[in-house]
Amino acid sequence: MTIAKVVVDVPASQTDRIFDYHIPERFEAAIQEGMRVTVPFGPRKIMGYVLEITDHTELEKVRDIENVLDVTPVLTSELINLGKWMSNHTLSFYISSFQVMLPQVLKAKYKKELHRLTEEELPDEINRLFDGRDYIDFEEVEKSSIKLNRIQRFIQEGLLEVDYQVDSKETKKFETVIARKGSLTNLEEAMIDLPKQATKQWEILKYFSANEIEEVNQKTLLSILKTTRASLKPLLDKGILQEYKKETYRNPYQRDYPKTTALPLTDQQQEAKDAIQAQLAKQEHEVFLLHGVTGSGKTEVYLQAIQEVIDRGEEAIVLVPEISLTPQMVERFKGRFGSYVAVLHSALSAGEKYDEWRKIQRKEVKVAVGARSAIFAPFENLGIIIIDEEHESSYKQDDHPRYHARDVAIYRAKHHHCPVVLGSATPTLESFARAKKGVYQLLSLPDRMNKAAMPEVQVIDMREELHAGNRSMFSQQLVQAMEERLRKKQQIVLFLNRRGYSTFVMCRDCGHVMECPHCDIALTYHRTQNKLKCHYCSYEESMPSVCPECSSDTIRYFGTGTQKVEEALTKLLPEARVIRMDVDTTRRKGAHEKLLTQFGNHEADILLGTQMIAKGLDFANVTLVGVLAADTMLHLPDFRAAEKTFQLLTQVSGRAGRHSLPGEVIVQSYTPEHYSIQLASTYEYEAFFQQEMQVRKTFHYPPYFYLTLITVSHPNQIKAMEVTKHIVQGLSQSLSEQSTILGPTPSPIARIKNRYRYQCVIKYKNEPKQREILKRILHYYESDIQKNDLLISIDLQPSQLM
DNA sequence: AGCACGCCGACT
DNA sequence: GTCGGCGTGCTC
Repeated sequence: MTIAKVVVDVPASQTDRIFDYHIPERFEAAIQEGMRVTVPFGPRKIMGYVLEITDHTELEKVRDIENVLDVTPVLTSELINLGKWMSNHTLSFYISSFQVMLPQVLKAKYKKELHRLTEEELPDEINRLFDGRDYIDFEEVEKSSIKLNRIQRFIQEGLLEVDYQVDSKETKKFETVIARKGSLTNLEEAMIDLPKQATKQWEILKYFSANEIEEVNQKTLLSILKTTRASLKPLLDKGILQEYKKETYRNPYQRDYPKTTALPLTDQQQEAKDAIQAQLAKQEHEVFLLHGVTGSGKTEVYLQAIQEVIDRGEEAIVLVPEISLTPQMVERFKGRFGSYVAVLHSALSAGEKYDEWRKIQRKEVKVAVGARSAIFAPFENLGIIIIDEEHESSYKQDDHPRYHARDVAIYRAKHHHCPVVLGSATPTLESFARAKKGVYQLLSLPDRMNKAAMPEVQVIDMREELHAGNRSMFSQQLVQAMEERLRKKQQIVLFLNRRGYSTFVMCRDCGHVMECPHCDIALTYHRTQNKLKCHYCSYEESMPSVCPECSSDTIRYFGTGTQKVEEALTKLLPEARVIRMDVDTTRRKGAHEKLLTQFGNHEADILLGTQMIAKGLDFANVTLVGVLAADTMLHLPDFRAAEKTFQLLTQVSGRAGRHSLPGEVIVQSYTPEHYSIQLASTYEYEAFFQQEMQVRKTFHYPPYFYLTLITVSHPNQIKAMEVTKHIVQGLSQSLSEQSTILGPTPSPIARIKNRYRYQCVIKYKNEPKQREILKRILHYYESDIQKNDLLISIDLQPSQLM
């Protein structure tokens, strides 16, 4: 008896375990661990993953596997173990962990159908519903006026039948390929035999013989020879050529990338590379923290380390933050490694992502470059994992499973006995502290590659500007500097940090702020549609002309959006050509790339944008970077606020003066004395690290303490608070003395989608039993969660407390 | 999660 | 009587 241990596609606590199924004889040869199957589950039919194949089961009777969906396993045994570990680690369901590792198209789609087994004995009413078809979608039945229990009776009588369909959305793309049938000599003989007037046929065959090729894409062939299928048809009929469908990949990066070769390294780069190389030779796991200032050439170190890995016949994963997966970045990898690279990026269509993933699965590539989820690339012979911009918060997934790509990277690297390289100009305090302790090996690149100085940073006190009567969003210094650049035909990057600061609408008369009726948050004004939208739920309403509270017509929008800055900029510097980059102007596919190319070609003088222009951009002609409001996120209720501010300012400053022209940075702030702004302006990472560590130590934050964030939400405010209070009580009894529990407190956003939110935070140094305790709490509230609309979310090591 | 089963009040 | 509401428990 062969048995498959299956995790089923039902994300619920009661089904979060392994189910045993019998493998029918017809699947015995084909089925393997890590494949997707369909199984009967109660009255339904659903998808599941085979984790293990054994020959025994504890159960009296098990049901049969219904079908096997894959020819090759989609999960390697390493990924199966990783999935189990991740579920334990993040307190998520097994199924969620496996789903997150695979491309979206492999997720099952379910359809419930009603089949008609006879026509005669059914009433007209039901036959009308079928309208001549053998089966219909069950949704049609539900929408119709026919009562469900009436249908039920016919099912019991055997006249109707419910059928559950499991579909995988995967689609493979095919191309038509024309191939020659015989040898080249045969082909040349055939050419002689052609009638004189068949010139196009002759050209086609000539194409094959002259280029000595086996096969060619039909479309390519026809377009090169400027002909149609009409002249191809006779050759196929005569059996000289043949055609077939060949599976192809959608190629999102279809163009030629200029080949690049290894660049000479600076001494510092060489040292870093040597250290990594030594580790590669030893085949041992180690984590490197590559701390290099912006423009110090971290990427070249990555590229050469990867080359080494490829030469050894192994594979590499490179993680980059979503936002910096720019064409420039892709170009560097494709330029060096050509078709050995798969790129996994959220801007790709589902089909394109699937194709890139399959290149990895089929061992057609050696390098995977991508955002967070690329860490699950199904390589089996990993030689190195690189995480660029290690400090980026996008490496932490903010819904289930709440994994951190860095943790997954280290888990995988241990399995493969290979190094992990964490690269950043501004490492997280956690990583830098570990490097100082010797847990990670620290590699430093303190100088820029061309020995260029870091651009001079000027911090402008906007309070003084205000006192001097300047009420605009641009300081005198910034305006002067911009005018100077325009005269010199140099370019400017203006950065607007919108985090925690959006365009809200307020009445100037009574101070009433327009808020979402379902969430405790101000509505955001969207100019293009003249609408107010909630960023947390889908609520929207049109912009009122008078205040709903006091009927005054002085209702206005406040806050600074990129649109508003753009307007002010055109008024101030009418001759300047401005490119605005934000979610609105980059929504369309390829828009991002197009705008950057335009700016690169100097079709604009000023690039104005949000977060997305802070990273990776490298334009020789940019000599001025302006930060309009440096402190907008300094005041967010988050323990990482200072760290984030420091990181962002350093990152943005790095955009200026990367080449021969010297750069200048102007930072506008209302709290210029804050250490994160001061130390960022002088590029003193170490000093910032020391100072911020003091703060973290005093307030018991990471890296001195670990955090766990528990958020409870419920439509009833009292209930949400009571439960949180009860959890806090339970925790304080079971956790050790050294740990502290904050709360219960209302969440920073106290209500979302009409659900009240309360939270508590555990600060701990060592709680080996914590996960067990948390599981017990979840178990205790299971019935409340199931039937009383209670939600408890647990985030171990949250990236922010919001 | 979905689905069946079963218990209970409301109505032809 | 029986229709339809929802609470309960199970899925290899």
